[in-house]
Parts: sequence; structure tokens; C-alpha cells
Amino acid sequence: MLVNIDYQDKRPIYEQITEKLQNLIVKGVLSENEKIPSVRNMAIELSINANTIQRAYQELEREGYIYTVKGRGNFVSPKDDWKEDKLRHVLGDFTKTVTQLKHMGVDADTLHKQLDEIYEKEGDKQ
Amino acid sequence: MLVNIDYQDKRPIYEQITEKLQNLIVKGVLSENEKIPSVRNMAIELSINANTIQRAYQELEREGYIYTVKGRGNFVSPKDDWKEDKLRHVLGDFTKTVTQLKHMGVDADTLHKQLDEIYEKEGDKQ
DNA sequence: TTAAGTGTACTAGATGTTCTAGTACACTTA
DNA sequence: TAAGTGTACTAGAACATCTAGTACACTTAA
Repeated sequence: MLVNIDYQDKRPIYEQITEKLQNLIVKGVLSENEKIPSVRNMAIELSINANTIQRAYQELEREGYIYTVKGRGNFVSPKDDWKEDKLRHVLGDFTKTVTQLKHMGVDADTLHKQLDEIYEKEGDKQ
Repeated sequence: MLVNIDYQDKRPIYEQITEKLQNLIVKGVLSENEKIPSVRNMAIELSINANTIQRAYQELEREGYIYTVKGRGNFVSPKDDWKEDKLRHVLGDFTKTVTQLKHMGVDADTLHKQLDEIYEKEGDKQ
């Protein structure tokens, strides 16, 4: 099972699928030009409607994470197509979060240490 | 105007109001035990329905940011009531973001520098 | 006591989003 | 040609959001 749906999650299903596939692509679990399941197969696998899968795939294509070939299927885009955008986005999140922590009176050293702790954990790198 | 609504924003209005008031409280713009506008006044000020304001205030009370006195109004809670929860939440965001950046191959030094840059900016501290 | 201002709790309805269900068509591959 | 694929529709159910209006209990000040 490539992805799974959390029905406790209040977000729409297509959004969950989009996010989870995006993560798999960013982390390299899905390789460049690798074929992802067809809308029909994925729909059967997750026991949901094919239109919902299609919407998730449309979103992923719009964001540049996959490309579509009519009659053949959907494939993971080369990194160059999405890496820059994604990086800018996540770095924006980083700045926003750190700023908020600063406003709450958290010391810079505390965050430096926390940051190092995360990077020292080898194993889930890349 | 204490808060303003962005109709381009796809999130619900009550959620925008909740978030903006939360920020004002966390940053100390609104002091402990300070009275915030009544549901009716805020509704008139923003030209929206009073029920929508009420929902935002209910959410803020549930999260501990304000407390309600029937017949008198809504007031900002003492810091102790929400600070710990908020801190844990934002630190969780920090960890999640840094982990994602690590997965994308961003160097730890890059983030250390970025972090220092944010903290070096004096002016919007506390 | 009264009036104004306050939070709260309803009902009803409009609107938009999400999701399902079903159908149809064009394309690619074996 | 047949199977598998993406794509584009329509229709409707279910739900969340927001508005509109009403009503009631409470607090405060005149």
C-alpha cells in the first residue's frame, strides 16, 4: 500500500493523497520517471472513488511533481522540476516558525541545539 | 481595526480570526485580562455575522487564550494558561520543518546561519 | 428598577466543497 | 482488437461555512 487514508483527519482525502505522494517523491522513495499507480488501481486499492484520485494527481501535476502521458499513466517528474519550488516553500516555513519562537521568548541556543539533535540522528537521511 | 479578513484566503473566516487574535495575544499586543471586542461589536466592525465571531471566540476559549464572563465580555487569559501548550506546538512545527529540510539535503550549517539571521534582527522581539 | 450591553443557544436557509456514482471518449500498448 | 490508461462530463448526497433572525440570562450603570 503506497499511501493510506486517515479518516480521522479532517482534511479532504485528495489533499492527504497529494501530500503523502509529494513526501514520497521528495524523500526519493519514488524515483524519477517511475510510474505511479493508475487512477483506477489506486481507487480500488484505497476503496475510494477514481475521481478523487484524479483530483490528487491533477494537483501533483500542477505543482510539477508528476507528469502525465495519456494512455500510459502518471510518472514522477525529474527533481529539477520541483526541487527549487519545494525548497523555497519549506525554507519559508522554517523562517516563520523560528520567528514565532523568537517572539515567544525562546533562546537561539535552544534552537541551535534542537537543530543539531535532529541532524545527528542518522538513518532517515535522504 | 484589531483584525482584518482576507477574502482571498481559502480558510474559513472564523479560523482566520482565531489565528490572528492568537498571534496578538502571544506577541503581547493584547495584555493579560484585557477585554477584547464583544461579538456584536466585532461583527459590525468586520461586517460579518455575529455567529461567526462567536465561533472564533469559542475556539480561543477552548484553547485557553481567552476566558469568558457572561454579561461582561471576553478577556485575555494569563500567559500561564496557554504558554506551555503553544510552545510545545510550535516546537513540534520546528522539528517537523527541520526534518523535512534535512531530507531534502539542506546542510545543517545553512539552517544555523538562517536561524542566527532571524535572531540578529532586533526590533520585533517580544 | 430599568435600559443597554453582554454571552449563549437555538432554527432555517443559502452557498460552496468534497465525495460518490456512472458514463463516455481518446489514447497507448500488447 | 482488447485491455488499460487519462480525461471530461453530469447528477446527487453529505457536510462545512456563513448569514439572518430570534430569544434568554447575565452584568453594569443610569
